[in-house]
This record gives sequence, C-alpha cells and structure tokens, in this order.
Amino acid sequence: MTTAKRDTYTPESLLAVAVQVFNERGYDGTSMEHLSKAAGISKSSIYHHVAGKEELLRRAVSRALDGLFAILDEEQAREGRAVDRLEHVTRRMVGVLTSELPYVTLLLRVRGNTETERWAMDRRRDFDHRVADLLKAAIAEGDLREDVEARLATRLLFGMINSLVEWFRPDARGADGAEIADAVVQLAFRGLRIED
Amino acid sequence: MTTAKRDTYTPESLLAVAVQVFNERGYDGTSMEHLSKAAGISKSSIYHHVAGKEELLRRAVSRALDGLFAILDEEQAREGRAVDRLEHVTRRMVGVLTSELPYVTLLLRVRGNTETERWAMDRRRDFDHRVADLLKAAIAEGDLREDVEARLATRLLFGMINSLVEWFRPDARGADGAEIADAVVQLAFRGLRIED
DNA sequence: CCTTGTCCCGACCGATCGTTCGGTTACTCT
DNA sequence: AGAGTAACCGAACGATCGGTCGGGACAAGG
Repeated sequence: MTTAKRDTYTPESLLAVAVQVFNERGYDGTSMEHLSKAAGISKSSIYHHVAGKEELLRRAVSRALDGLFAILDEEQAREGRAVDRLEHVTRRMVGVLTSELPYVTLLLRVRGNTETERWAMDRRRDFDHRVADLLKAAIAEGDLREDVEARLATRLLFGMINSLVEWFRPDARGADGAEIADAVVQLAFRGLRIED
Repeated sequence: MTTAKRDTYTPESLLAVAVQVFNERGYDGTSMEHLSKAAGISKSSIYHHVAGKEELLRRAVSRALDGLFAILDEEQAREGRAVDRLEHVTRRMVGVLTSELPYVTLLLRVRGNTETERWAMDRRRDFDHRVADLLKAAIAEGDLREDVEARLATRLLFGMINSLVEWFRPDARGADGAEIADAVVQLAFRGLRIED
C-alpha cells in the first residue's frame, strides 16, 4: 500500500517544481523567493522539506546521472560489437534525455561554482569517457571511419544528443523520443547527404 | 595611427575580461565584485567604462550575433546549390565559434531573464531559421535525404556545431578550427559509419 | 479533552547584490 | 605652472540573497 493521496509537498514533488524553475531562470538566477512563488508555499516552508537550495540541485543532478549510468549496465551496452553497443547507448541516451528531461537539462548546465556542481561535472565526465571508449573500440573493430579523431567524434556526438535539452519539449501525443533516436542514429552514423 | 599603448581599460578590453569571468561562473553567478577582482580595478571603476553589468552582456552577445549574421552575407552563402551553401555556412559557423569563442559561448547560454537576454534569443532564433531554410532547400534540390525531418536535422546540426563552446579551447599552435570544420562536415553530411 | 507531530507561516538575520556618490590621483594640453 | 579631464578609489545606498526562528493551524491518537 503506497501512501494515500496527500495535498502536501514531499521532497520529490517539491523537487519537480524547483527543477522546472531552475531550468527557466538558471540555477543562480533562481532565488528561494522564486521557488516559493512557484510552489505556492512560503519561503521558510521549503526548508521543512529540504535542507536548502543546494540539496535540490544535488537531488536533481543525481537523478539525471543515475539514469545515464544505468544505460551502461544494460546487456546491449555490454555485449556485442562495439558499434552496435554504441548505437544502443546513443538510442538509450536519447530515451533518458527525453524521459528525465528537466533533470538532465539541469545537469548539463552546471558551471562548477559549488562543490555539488563540481561533483556532478566529474561524474558526467566519467560517463563521457565511458562512451568515448566505446567509440574508440568501434573504430578499432573497423566499423567506424578513422579519419575523424575518436575524441572529436565523441564530442560532436554528445553535442548532437545533448542539444535535445535545448529544444525537445514533451508532446501530448506520446512521442517518447524513439523517432528522435532514429534521426540521431541516422545523422550520426550515416550522415545527411545522399550517397549514390 | 591607432591609439598608442595604454595600460588603462577601454570598454572593449574590459569586456574581454568580463566575458571570460561570465563564462567561468555563469552570468548570474558573476558579481561585480568578481569582475573587479579579475580586472584588477575597483568595483566602482568599472562604471567609468560601462553603464553596468547588463551592458557588458549586451556588447558580448551583439559581437557574437554580428559574427554569425555576417556569414549569411558572404557570396558562398548566397549563390550556388543549397547543399554547398549549407556546407559553407557550417564551416564558417565553426570558424566564428572558434575565433569569437567566449562571446558566442555567452550567447548560447542566456536564459531570457532580462530584456537584453530575450533580444539576444530572438536574434539567435532568426539566424537558426535562416539556416533551417537552407537545409530545407537542399532537401528540395534532392541533395539531402528526406527521411530525417528538416527542422529536426537542423537542430541536431546546430547541436553538434554549438557544442564547440563546451569543449573547444584555443591551441598554442594555430589550430584555427579548420580541421574541426572538416570533422563536423564529415560527420554531419557523410556520417561516422563506413559504407561499403 | 490534551498531547504529538506534520506542515506551514511572517518576521527577521547577516551577507551580498548591482549601483551611486564624492573625492583623489595622474596624465595631457596650453 | 595651472586647468582640464580620464581613470580610479572607498564608502555607502536600497534591495535582495539564502537561511533561521518561534509559533500557529490542524489532523491523528490516547
């Protein structure tokens, strides 16, 4: 039996409101006053649910990072040819970006001003390196062209995927991002130009 | 005869310092105190050169936008097949991103909290649409695949190019970004995968 | 009824925000 | 030398920052 319906805030439901405001105004541009207006409760009441502004940030980026790292544990990311594993990770990244959009958006925008932000940037860099290794392996296995440097290609691939947070908005009709994942894979692996 | 060497600040030289700090800490995360420390002059002295914090932002994003819009006026962006014009704009965007890196970085990160930021976002959107029209024309002329929607492809292309501000750092040996432009064009137009 | 704990509030804290002001230094021009 | 001005400074402004405090409203359990 899950908790019955309550019209009060939980740390999680408050987080959802906070993350939305963070993304609209930027984390540094958001005051606790802004959050209280958006949540409909007073500024001091927020501190009944969470320890402060930075805990909201930490919860948000943790959620995003957990979603991303979980991809690497999936079977299709661990077994098979590197190029196929890379394509799977690419598709699943688009999936996580769309399903956890506000949290990932916040993660991709932290600047490293606080210890929490630097920790998030470090974990994110770890994830990036893991995917970069996958791309290098795909080149070594002869499935990807080697005239584009692996690190550069990884950065451009991430640039393409991560740009979703700048323009993707969830759709009423259930666009779960599968068609976007197709487009990303098409563009990244086969290119825009028609070869003939 | 240009102005003789001066060890005092001009609005332009102060802007260069300010933009660097803005990019390190984020615009909202940067206080005038931070700027005064970085510039080596007192907080109040900054106001002798510029009207305030927001003018620094306006000057910076204006410079970035002027650089981008100038691309569209170039002959190679106005004449020839759409696909070739698009490739030229792509290469030149990489060039402007690298040569005006800190200014474009700031432009790509504004959130719309002030009138200046919203104006910058509007102008940037105009530019994006101009490039999107180019891509649509290239599809209409039969040079680009039509199984990826034009607007989506434009967004992914921009995502790839704009990601430069997240990782590109100017090199001592004059890497002017030409090799990066090659990589972007290779990836975007021909893809990563080896076709055979 | 009274206690207990959850949820919330207005008032307030010291610190910091962007900005202003009056005044001083130092260079340029005559 | 004296006047004018560009460049700069310390001190302070009102506003807002993130966060604290004591207490009120209210439902549950006895």
